[in-house]
Amino acid sequence: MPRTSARSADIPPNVTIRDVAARAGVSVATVSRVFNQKGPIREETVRRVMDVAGALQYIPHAGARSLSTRSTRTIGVVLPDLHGEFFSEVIRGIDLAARETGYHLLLSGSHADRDEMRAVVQAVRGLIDGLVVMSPDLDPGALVGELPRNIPVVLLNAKVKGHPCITIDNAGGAKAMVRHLVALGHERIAFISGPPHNADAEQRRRGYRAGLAEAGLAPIEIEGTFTEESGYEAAKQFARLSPQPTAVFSGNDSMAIGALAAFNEAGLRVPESVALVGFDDIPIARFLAPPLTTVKVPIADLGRRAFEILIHDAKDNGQQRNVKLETTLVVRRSCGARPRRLR
Amino acid sequence: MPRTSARSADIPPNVTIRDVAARAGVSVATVSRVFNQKGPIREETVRRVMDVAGALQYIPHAGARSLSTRSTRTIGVVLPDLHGEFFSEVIRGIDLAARETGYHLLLSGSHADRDEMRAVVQAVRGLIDGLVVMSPDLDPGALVGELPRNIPVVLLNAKVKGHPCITIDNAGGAKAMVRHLVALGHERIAFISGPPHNADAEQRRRGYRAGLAEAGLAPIEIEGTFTEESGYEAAKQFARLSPQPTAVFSGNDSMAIGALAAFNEAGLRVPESVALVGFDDIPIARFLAPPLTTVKVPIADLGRRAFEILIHDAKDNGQQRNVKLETTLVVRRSCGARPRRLR
DNA sequence: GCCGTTCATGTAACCGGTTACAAACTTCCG
DNA sequence: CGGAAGTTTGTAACCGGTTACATGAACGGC
Repeated sequence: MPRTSARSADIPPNVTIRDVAARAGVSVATVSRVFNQKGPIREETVRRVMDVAGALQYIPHAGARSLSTRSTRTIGVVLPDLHGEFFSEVIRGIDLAARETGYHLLLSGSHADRDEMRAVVQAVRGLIDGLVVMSPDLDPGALVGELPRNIPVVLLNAKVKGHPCITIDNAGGAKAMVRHLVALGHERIAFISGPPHNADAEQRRRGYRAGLAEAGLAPIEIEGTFTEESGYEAAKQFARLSPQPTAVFSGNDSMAIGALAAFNEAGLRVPESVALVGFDDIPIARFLAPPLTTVKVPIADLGRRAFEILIHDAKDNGQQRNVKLETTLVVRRSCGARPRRLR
Repeated sequence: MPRTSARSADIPPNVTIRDVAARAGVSVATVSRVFNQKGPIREETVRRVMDVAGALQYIPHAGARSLSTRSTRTIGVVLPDLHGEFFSEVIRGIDLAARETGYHLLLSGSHADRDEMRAVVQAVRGLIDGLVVMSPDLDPGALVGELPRNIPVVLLNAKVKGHPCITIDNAGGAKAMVRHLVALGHERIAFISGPPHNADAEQRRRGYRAGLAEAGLAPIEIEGTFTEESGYEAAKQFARLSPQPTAVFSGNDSMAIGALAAFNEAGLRVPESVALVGFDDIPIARFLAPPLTTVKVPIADLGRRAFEILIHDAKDNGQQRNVKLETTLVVRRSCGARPRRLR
């Protein structure tokens, strides 16, 4: 007979703090103190309580605890869509930071419209101590009304006054990339933009245009949706253009992947026939063939910083600070700059 | 003066069910019934309560509710690591299914060892009604002791008796892929396996060997870790072999991506010089250059099914059922079978 | 021997919901 | 008109923790 299952049989279905107290011969207050390491307790008492708790497999009821402490040690994360490597990296960043501090993550993705968004935000209130919201497609002004006012909220990639926001230097990064392409001698630089009402997409496009203007070049743009699919379609169109662009700047890496597939199919070699660059530096970017030149966004940091500000904000409530994360140019082979070893 | 903030100012910090009851001139029981749509209530009473609740911006306290109902409508998801497209697809599958049923997701990733795993599982008890665990690297036998016994648990890609499990037909899929390569005339088919104690990796390798044995061929194996990086390294080694393998079967798509990068760097063209195939069919597989022939795993379904079984199991507790998901061969260009348009 | 401290622990109120049971009010029927 | 049956609502106990306050013991100084 396996020991564990035999033992589990005579444990009452729900072990409460009172069971532990009774069996250890102490009061519930003492057990609570032991578990929260509060107040002075005799060493021997601690040991006795812990022993009993272990034997009974006592686990404090999180709901009861949050009822009296008004804290759940859980933060909510609301993302637009869980597709792809970008979001999984953001989540990873938050998760890592949360775990270090003993927080949990309540995740919800795929919120197309405002109603859905509101429903989710409503539903998770009471379950969480704070909220990280990423909703680049929604108008920030409209967004603010939906957000809970009694818990701290941090926004990713959207600026709303009254809330701390974390943004990326999209325009700066895009401009730097254009400069790089110009320096390489390109004069027909095309751009695959992101979806129209997406804040990141808009800023990147602005940076692209600013960079071109600086060099006295004319923009060539096609609108995408940040998906591989849309990058594929856009590249097909560029391939048909005459004169063809000599360089294509994709608004994000996912679309660059799609574009790469399209160019290969069309018999255009990257970077010999056409240079291709992206934005984000998602993990696989360096493993593409050829490795993708792109603008590096500290994606995981984005999540980590969001979490940290949330926790900090919860403590000394008041000062809301906005953070703008810098981007860096990562030159690999897809822009034709100079052949180098992988990475 | 903005209306909302003006109004929110005179709302007490925490609106409870008693506040609503008092203001609506009913008892707390009635308010509770209205919110849970239980028992018969007069139409007019419902309206009055809802009006007051709306005006007060009342949100039920989730902790208090879970204290008396013993249910949180939240399920926990414990994954080995949040890296990459595979896991983000799994999460997406669970999230979608959960949202449809009004459940929430408590997510935790990156659990290297058993201690960490136990800590997390302990911490989330009381917060969740059920648990989805994916831990292919841990020995299933050792795992079972750590799992909570008072809530339903569903395992992904690991078989532990006493728990419902969802597995993939890894061996069958791998064997089918080998047969396909054999049919194309390949005789030196190499394999990049996954990490040694990973259940999926083992089964895929078994399928690979079985397929080779069937054709009377000898295995050529290098061990990887399911990362792009390790696929890259493995492919470098294969490229140095003489005679070179004519086909490389990667234990997952991520490693195939790495391998593709390595082959390109080594001047080996895929599929002309060497065929390359993967396993999983992650979303970007079809956008690689060349598009990757792979074994399709219904990844999002994996998550969805896990959730469904969890909920079902919670209801009519008792019959535990195991599900094995079928895989399908997806032939694209990387195996050299027949050129076709993208997708 | 008395008192002020400090340390360790116990008692009981409270957090905000749910729900069994009771109660009040209708309606209907003989 | 009395009472059975049905409908709607209220009262209060309970879920399982935390913690303010009270208590009691031990100790040191006078």
